[in-house]
Amino acid sequence: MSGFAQLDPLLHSQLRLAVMSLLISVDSAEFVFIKEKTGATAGNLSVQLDKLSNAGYISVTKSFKGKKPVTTCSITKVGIKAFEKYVNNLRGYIE
Amino acid sequence: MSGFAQLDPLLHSQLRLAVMSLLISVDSAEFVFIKEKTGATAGNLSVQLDKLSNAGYISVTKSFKGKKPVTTCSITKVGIKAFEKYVNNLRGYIE
DNA sequence: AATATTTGGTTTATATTATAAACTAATTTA
DNA sequence: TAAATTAGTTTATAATATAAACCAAATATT
Repeated sequence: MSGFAQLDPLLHSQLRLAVMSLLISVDSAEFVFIKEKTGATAGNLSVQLDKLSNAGYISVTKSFKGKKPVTTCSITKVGIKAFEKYVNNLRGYIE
Repeated sequence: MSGFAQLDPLLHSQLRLAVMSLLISVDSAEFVFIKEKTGATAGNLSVQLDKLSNAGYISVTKSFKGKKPVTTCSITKVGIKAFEKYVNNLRGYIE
């Protein structure tokens, strides 16, 4: 019953957790916005978004705003579930 | 004001966090006990205890119980501070 | 009494991660 | 038209987590 639950390694990462935290409270967010909010470098963010996307935790769509490429992200249902579970498991560690 | 606080990388690790979580609620704990509670392998635990110890977050004393070696750990004041700060910073991500 | 096993670890090697640096391609701006 | 900016991706490197291999002493087995 007691003991420490396994923390989803995909979410137990500062940057990916920040991304998910941000996305869970908005409908969608653009790459540049996420970059600014999290303070991440573009390279790192690009890599971490890929991982979240590959896991099905977020969906990423590429389009154009005028002539500029825009990468838009939103959290998926699976992502929300995973985030909530992670948070619950984490509570076992910190309260 | 807003934005995501930096999470102490020493604490943002599943095993080290579990160790700290455990130690913060007891006076002291022995290696074997921590190993059982966290489900860690001895090797991994040994490494992570070293890191926490080197950071001054825990103190580690080696002695003998009868003829068997015993490694006893307890959290330090610095460790308590760091843990509390980590938890507060983390709240910015999960609530 | 020798040998095998268990206990309580540490050290070392490896796989995974996080991160930054370098790069690409198109677009403004000077 | 050259320089700088934007919006990213790819690649290289440093840091981490983890397990496997090892060690010494104690205890149990035959």
